[in-house]
Amino acid sequence: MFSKTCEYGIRATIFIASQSYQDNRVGLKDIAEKIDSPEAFTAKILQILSKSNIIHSIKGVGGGFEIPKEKMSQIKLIQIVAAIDGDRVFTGCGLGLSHCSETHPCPVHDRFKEIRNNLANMLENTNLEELAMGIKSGDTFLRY
Amino acid sequence: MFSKTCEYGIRATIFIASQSYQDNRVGLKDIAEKIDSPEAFTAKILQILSKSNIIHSIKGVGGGFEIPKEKMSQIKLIQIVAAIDGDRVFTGCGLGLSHCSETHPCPVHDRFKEIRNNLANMLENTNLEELAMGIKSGDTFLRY
DNA sequence: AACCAAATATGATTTAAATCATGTTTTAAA
DNA sequence: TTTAAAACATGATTTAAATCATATTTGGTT
Ligand code: FES
Ligand code: FES
Repeated sequence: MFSKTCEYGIRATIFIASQSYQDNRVGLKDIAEKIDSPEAFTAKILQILSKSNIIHSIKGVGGGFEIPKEKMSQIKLIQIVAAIDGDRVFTGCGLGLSHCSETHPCPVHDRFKEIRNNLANMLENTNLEELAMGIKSGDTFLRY
Repeated sequence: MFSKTCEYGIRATIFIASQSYQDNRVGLKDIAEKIDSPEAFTAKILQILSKSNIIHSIKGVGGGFEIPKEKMSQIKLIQIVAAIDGDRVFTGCGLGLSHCSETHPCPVHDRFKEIRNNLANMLENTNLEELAMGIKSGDTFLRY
């Protein structure tokens, strides 16, 4: 469904949010451990997220990553996915035709479009704040 | 969403079905051309489908691949996907946790499960015959 | 100013998926 | 019974994603 890069990216972002919620800035090492991801790889992903203005990074001693509390409810999952995997998930053909089209549809186009739209809607309507809450309350998990 | 192997596999199966519908047995070369896939790669995929009893193969001169007309409406998309990609699409965690679970859910579990179930239902309820019809009538396409 | 802890940048390596190549077996027809 | 056209089997190569490694920049602290 999503690339591993994207999966890690989402998990990292949720973790940062859950910590920022209680004004806790977090560093790479901590993030990688808490979401069970390879550290160096995670570093790259965090940079993408940072450039996409999804997370905020602070360099130097005492630096780390954070997300302003006010922004959390505005950041939707779809932004993370789009920043990392692009829009192929929402616009790509289910059977791999070079582009999905109404006028030149593949055999599963109509059926697949629905699923794809459901997914897009879900990602558009899910914000970071709700997801971070689940972590904070211990109802949901970011590793294993 | 699906692997390329699986995409080609579905396209190949639909093409074979559309031809078998008019009692036309088809060979590898023809299949690869009509679905715009690499020939040698397609050969491997056809063997998987053959061993999975999704398509029937006939060796030797005049041989090729076919699907008995009576079986077409019984073959569901999900069988093809399961044979090639396994069940990861239906059972895997959306955020890449090693296994999806109700008791140890990731933050998007509930939301993602719905999408995944929709997809599974679609694949379970779509049979080869309907898909082959679209090709025959020229309403849908298997390449470009 | 010197130092250190952090993010950032860039490139190398590994791994898995996709693709290619070649030889073997089967079977109808000549 | 030879031949040729087909599927079948297996291994090699290529490509892209994932992972690792290393050097650089930034910014607070001493
Ligand atoms: S053309 Fe295949 S999903 Fe639209
Ligand atoms: S645990 Fe992630 S989707 Fe179920």
